[in-house]
Amino acid sequence: MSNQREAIANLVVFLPMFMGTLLEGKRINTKLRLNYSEKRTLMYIYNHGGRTMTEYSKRVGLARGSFTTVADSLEDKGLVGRVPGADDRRKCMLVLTEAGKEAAREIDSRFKKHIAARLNCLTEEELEDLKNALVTIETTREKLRDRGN
Amino acid sequence: MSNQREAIANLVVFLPMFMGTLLEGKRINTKLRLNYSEKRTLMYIYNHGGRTMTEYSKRVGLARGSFTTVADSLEDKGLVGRVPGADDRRKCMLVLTEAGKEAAREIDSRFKKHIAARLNCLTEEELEDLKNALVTIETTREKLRDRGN
DNA sequence: ATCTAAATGTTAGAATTCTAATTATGTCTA
DNA sequence: TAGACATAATTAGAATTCTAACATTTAGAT
Repeated sequence: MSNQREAIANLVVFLPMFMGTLLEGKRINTKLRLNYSEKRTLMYIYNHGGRTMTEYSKRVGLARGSFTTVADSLEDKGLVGRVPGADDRRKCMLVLTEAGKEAAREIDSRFKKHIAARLNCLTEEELEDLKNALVTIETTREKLRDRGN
Repeated sequence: MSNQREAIANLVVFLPMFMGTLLEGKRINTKLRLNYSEKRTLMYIYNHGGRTMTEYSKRVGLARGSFTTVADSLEDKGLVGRVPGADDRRKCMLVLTEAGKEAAREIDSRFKKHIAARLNCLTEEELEDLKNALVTIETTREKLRDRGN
């Protein structure tokens, strides 16, 4: 029914606010001065290593041009390295250095602690509901991506 | 259980990607050259009129300083007006002009059409699940906000 | 083999957003 | 009332991100 879709459109608008509410409060600052995109990039490479610039830019949600800046900065800080593609010389993989892996682990740990603290005021049942909702959204994202359009 | 919270922290990361997947594709461009923040602001004022700059800046997800720029731009384009607060002269309300209301209606309509089209590949059951998930998230956001921290 | 079109990463300049300081107003306490 | 402090909006300059154009490389068609 079209009603369903309109309701979804109205609800989607709140997702950025939800993110804001969840992240608000203390910043996750390491000694390195990493901005939000740099942290997201480190985390994503940590979990899905050895992909291309374009791939990572999509995942982090940046335009390719912007992502070049982020990769440059991370490389300058000694956290990632560029590896030229073997099969396709246009491509360029990003890999974490040892320092990069350590930074990623620390960011991950702090992020989880922060989220856990923010969720303190929810009951077990509410946590369960929230988790299921997030799973549904992630599943939907995959469907939208795979079924193309 | 702490497991639940860690799972949530891992899932939350996908929300921006979901937004990206949903919004990707054609831009919603009116004759006016409005950026994303300007559109969000118009929509929010349209649905919740007569609030203050700070209130809107939070809703739109911008720093107060950044929001001043957005309000200036919308005012220059004749879409909103600033109304000095009656009780508190520090405050400043934003209201839509007639042109602003018309622009908001058009943006709303195009946004809904765009979302509906993107959701075309989902079944009715999947739509229902997605809607329920979004409702749960919005409910959770309100709880987090109200129960403070 | 050659031509055309597409994909990858980069660059440059503009647009957007952030942080911190500033001004003006309001609130609270002594 | 005076003083100290908090809040609302703005400003200025830096940081981040975007868009469009570019060079290089690859893929596909003829």
